[in-house]
Amino acid sequence: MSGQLSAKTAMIMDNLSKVIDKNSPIPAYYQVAKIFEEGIIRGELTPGTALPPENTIAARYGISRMTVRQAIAELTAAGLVYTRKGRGTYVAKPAIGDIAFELGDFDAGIRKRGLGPAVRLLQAKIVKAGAELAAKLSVPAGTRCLFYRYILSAAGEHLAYETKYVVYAKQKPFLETELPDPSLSSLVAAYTDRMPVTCKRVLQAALVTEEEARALEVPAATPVFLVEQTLYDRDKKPVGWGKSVYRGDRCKLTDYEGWRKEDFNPGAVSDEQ
Amino acid sequence: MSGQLSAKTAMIMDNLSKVIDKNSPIPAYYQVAKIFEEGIIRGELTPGTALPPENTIAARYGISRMTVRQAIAELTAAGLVYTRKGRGTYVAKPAIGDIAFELGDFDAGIRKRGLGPAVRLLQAKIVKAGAELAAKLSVPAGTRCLFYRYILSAAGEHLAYETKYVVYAKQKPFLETELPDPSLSSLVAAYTDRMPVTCKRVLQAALVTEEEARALEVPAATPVFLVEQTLYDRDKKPVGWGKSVYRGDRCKLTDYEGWRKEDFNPGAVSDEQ
DNA sequence: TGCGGAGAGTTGTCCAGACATCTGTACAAG
DNA sequence: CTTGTACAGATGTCTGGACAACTCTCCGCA
Repeated sequence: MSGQLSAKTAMIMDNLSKVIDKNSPIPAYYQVAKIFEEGIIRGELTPGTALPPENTIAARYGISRMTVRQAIAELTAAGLVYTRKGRGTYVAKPAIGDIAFELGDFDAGIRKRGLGPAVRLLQAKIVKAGAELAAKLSVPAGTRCLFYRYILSAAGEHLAYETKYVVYAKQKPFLETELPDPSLSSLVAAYTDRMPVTCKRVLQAALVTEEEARALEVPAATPVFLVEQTLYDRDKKPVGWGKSVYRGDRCKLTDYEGWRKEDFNPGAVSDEQ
Repeated sequence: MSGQLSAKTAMIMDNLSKVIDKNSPIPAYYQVAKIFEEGIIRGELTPGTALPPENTIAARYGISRMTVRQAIAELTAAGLVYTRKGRGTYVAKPAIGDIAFELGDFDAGIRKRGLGPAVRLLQAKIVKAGAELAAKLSVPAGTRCLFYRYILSAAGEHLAYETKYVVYAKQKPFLETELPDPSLSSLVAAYTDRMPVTCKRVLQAALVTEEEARALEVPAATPVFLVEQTLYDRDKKPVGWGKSVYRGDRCKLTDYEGWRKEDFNPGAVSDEQ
């Protein structure tokens, strides 16, 4: 794997066979960043995959290496890739997930007992956005959206009750029976052509309502988190919205402000593939 | 203010009269970034102040403009400065504050009624760090730390009960009677020589304990946020730690993950001074 | 008085290299 | 088998320019 490009790298460069419009008002580094961003969104560049070396990219698009580096810096700042000195640039794991999967204590405790979190789907259908939802997602009212509602549980206890909406952009069939990863980030990636990179959450501490108490099978006075979550793409357009209720006596939320993603989610330290 | 440097700018350049060691293994751009970072921490560069133009900085330290731009990019990523095309680079407002000051609904409602938040100091003293606190702050046990405990209230209601620790580095007198801004970020800036840029928070939803219920004067079954907050400087060293209790029926927490600070805190759009 | 253009100042983008530093492999020496 | 050296390949740092785009002020002209 030295003198010549590997078959895989060649394929990547082939799939990304686009050209940079040097007369465009859009900067070259931004065009390059967009090309790789789309490759990541499409799934052609999976987490852990190595990008071509900077010199190769520069030669491929007919731009200087410094410009390529600026593009990579953009992607790094967005958390889409990370670089390793002397080794290369790699696609990062998506870091924005669901709060449910950041529950430190709970998660560790569950995994020790070998009990993965279980998902029970209550509803999944396509709905037309009402005024409120349309406003939250910045789309016209009536836009078709995916609607999910389910319960997360582990170790025999119900832990969370979640409702989620995603603009239904892709013509991708969805099966009600399977729900491998219900995180909002995954749903967005699966059903739209956008990649969420930022996230806004509004939290409240409250007591369960009667309906929630029945669904979660907890006493009436249980404290819970109410979490409203909106995901945005790199251009700050909303791409998904969800509202969740988490048991306060079983869940902790950890919030890292201003941290680079690789600092607490060292995505793919392993080799490429 | 055209042909010659203003008196203020000249003073700034004078105060920052350091040299770049080109033989040091520390990169030049990092040295420059540190110089301005320290200027900001010391308060010589206050929010809204314009940095010297890139060409001026480059000439001052004998490095190329691109290297200066890399230093500014570092400071921008850390949220310490922001740039305006065609105008200049400006010192940003510190964005990491206390959760208490991000309580959207509450804050807006209070201000409408013209009632600013009130702070009642319960305790303020210097303590020697025990094993637990020393571990949280990554300092040897016995290190002298500032200890604060107070209650935040507004509109006649007690809203939060906060406890904070800061490593006592500066030889700065502290007055028990005055507590203008009790945010952890401000305390760190006032009593240490470090600038917090990242923050980790662990949240829980719970019911008030008896002690907290008495302090906040709320019923026994009130839901509350338990928030543990650790502030770190740019090198990921902890510089402050605090634990807070917020009334869940009066507070909302908003969390912006992956957003640049200027996106939701447009620091000082006004002119320099 | 009001408007528009010129121009200076500043940041944004881009180039074509140069050398430093780090990683992993291959191979020889012990 | 272990250690050290050499080397290729990759990212990190840095230079010294060039031109573009944007902001603001000032001045002349209607």
